[in-house]
Amino acid sequence: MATPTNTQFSVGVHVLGYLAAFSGDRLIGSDELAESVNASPVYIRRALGPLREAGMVRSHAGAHGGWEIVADPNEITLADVWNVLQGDDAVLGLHAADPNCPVGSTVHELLGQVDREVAAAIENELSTRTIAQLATDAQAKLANN
Amino acid sequence: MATPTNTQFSVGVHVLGYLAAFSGDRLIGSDELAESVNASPVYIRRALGPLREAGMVRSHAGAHGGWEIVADPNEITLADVWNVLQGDDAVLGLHAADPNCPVGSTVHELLGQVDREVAAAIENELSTRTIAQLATDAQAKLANN
DNA sequence: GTAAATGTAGCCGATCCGGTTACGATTGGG
DNA sequence: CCCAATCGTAACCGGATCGGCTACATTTAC
Repeated sequence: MATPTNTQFSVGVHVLGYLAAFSGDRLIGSDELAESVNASPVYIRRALGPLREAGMVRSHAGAHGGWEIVADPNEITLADVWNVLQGDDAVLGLHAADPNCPVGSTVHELLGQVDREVAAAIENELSTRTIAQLATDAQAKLANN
Repeated sequence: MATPTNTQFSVGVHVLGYLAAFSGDRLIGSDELAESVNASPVYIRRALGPLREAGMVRSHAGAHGGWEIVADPNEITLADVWNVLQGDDAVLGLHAADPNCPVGSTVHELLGQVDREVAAAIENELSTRTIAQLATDAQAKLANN
């Protein structure tokens, strides 16, 4: 019901892992990334824009252009990606109660506080995983087949 | 972006708090609840159905019917409400990666595991608050005005 | 200069959410 | 006994969001 339908975080993690695992000083195009992610190249570029602004990746236009990862994969945690792509979002859905209802304002204060604590808990969980770990696991899985 | 737009959890907490705070052995109709919540009576009834099945509230049809809270507000935590209304939902959005991509399947395993840990953290946060606390705070706020 | 690639805007369909209407079932009061 | 009030539920609708697709401008290697 409240499951988020936005997949940018998932796609961002996927692309960063892909770049970390399979780019040996070569640039990878949106088309190749889109095929792996199973999305459109336009969506890939849209999702990667904020990661570029955050200094994690770099893009090159023109012939033989594409994407490269520039930050150290060992230094990029899932929490970093989360903060860039969804950091400002609330986790709990809130309704717009009648402002005259004391229960409504109390619920908002309460859930607002809980939401911040939950967001901190999410960031804490995500900060224990790095893109480098993901890339290593993916390479190992590829070698076992 | 990934902010849930579903407000059933928030509405459920609001209604339970309202019932706990303002029902002195009287039944409260969907219309009164809807006015406080600022939603439609039909939506209130839809959202309260699962809470009734869970044994937290009871409804009475017919003239002078309405809703009452039957569980002890001290025993109802926000985690209980969450589990009833959104317990089965994922917290992180997942994309549908190409199954042949080792990065994609690794991302899914990784994020699936993280999602379960995050869900546990949410439940842990929510389990520390009860409906009774909410009702007490709302009554205090009402008395201060 | 041409081809290949990114950057970005616009439109579209699918999906989800909650409002609204409608109708049936239940129940208390006159 | 009938009527009004109330819940239960299904159906349909409009708005919002998401991501695919098209289109076009821009950049750049050859």
